[in-house]
Amino acid sequence: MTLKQKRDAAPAIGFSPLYQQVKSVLLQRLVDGVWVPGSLLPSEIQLAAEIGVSQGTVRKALDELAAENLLVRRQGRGTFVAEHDERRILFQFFKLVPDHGERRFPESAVLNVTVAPADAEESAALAIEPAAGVIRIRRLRALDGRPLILETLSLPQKVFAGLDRAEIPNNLYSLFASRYGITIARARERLKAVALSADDAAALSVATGTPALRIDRIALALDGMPVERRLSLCLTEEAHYLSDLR
Amino acid sequence: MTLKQKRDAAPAIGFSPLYQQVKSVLLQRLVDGVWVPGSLLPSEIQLAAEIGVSQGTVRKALDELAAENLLVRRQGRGTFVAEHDERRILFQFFKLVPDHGERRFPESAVLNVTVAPADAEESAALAIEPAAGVIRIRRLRALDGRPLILETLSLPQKVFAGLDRAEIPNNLYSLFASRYGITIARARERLKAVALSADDAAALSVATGTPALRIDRIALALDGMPVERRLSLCLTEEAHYLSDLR
DNA sequence: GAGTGGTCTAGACCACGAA
DNA sequence: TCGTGGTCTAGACCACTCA
Repeated sequence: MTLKQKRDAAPAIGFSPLYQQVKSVLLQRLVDGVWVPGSLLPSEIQLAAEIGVSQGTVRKALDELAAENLLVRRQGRGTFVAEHDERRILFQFFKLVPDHGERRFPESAVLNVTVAPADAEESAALAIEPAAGVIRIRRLRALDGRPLILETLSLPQKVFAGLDRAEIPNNLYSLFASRYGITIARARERLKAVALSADDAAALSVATGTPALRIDRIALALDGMPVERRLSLCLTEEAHYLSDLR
Repeated sequence: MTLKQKRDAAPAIGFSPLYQQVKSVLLQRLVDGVWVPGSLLPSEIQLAAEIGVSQGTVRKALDELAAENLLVRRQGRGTFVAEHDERRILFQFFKLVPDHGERRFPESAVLNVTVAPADAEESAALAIEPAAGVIRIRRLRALDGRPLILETLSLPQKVFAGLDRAEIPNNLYSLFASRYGITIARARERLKAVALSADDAAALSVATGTPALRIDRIALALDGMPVERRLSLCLTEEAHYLSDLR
């Protein structure tokens, strides 16, 4: 039975436009890993024939997924599953930019990796049971050799089982995708200005009480589940957080 | 001569899709005040006939303008020019939200209004000549009676001639639109964590050196010209800046 | 019921990239 | 030269609003 027939058969209950249903079907394939990052999707015409709708309807679904940065469309080549390459992360997920000079990635040094029961904040942020296991990664990130960000990541152990310290790369999201089949689709950040504690200040090589930007990020997978909590303390003497309102 | 004929006549030089040209035409009418905020646009069919393209092409242009929050489309009613009502500002341009409780507007108290030659920062931010006149508005904004934001606005005097202290409302952007015909289309914010100076701390009723979130906003009009610079110092003990990454 | 925007279709042609 | 996505058109029908 085609999608259109399904809709027409029961128009009263939970009606939604065809292209939205097509979008859900395609999204589910991304979630299920039928199409992995970097791979080429079938052409619009093939998808339309397979799903049983017109090319225009498939196009509208694909366009929306592309607008959400989940797909990349290239004229003459085809439609691809978006990858978490450096450039994408840099512009979509990394908002701290130097006051002067180019936007670029900081180097990372892992300080320690521990596994522990989730505290109250973590279980709330990650929507996991109280005291469920979390992997905590603490790392220091620097630009031009100057410590800039002290970062504490909390990952649900259930999702990222077997994550080893040795394999933690600078770009974590591409590891999530390649090793665990998890695509980070979007994130929510809450920012505050705080005074650094003695320990945090020492790690960043500044004086206790130095003002820092505290970023509390929760990153969501394709299916909307929170899969990462990231607490960052950023020095903003020579950098700033860039937010475009439109 | 219709748009399509124009394009076909000279396809080599500066080709752009028809719907983009239509979009430019419509945008120009917004800039020129042909259609003011809140007013009803002609129907898609009327616009298509007038401009000389198909309804689908007009639709694509209208959809993009709606996606940029410049128009509001309502099924069964028509397409309207977006207004800077409280709700829109609250969600599009006001990112500081209480940690607990509902997102809401702070009350404002104007501390002083002065006119002075622009300093280097202002002339750069507003793209005006060095020492051109700017209106500076300093105000204190509070939630539930607690001072939260100390704000300094810089407006080019040329654009906002005759702005009087008595007429400064809490919602400035609707005044910009109604009195000066200027629509704020988008803004760029740069955030830093700073320690409050003695003066600023006193204005906010906190101790000198208290960490605060410093937001440097440049707001752009429909035509892309910067028309407002806003420097905010925000206390983030019980509130945070919310940023959605997607 | 008339008019609006929203969806869906079918088909034509264009611009682009790669073989 | 071929296949891809991008644009444009024309027309049908649907859902919503309001008189």
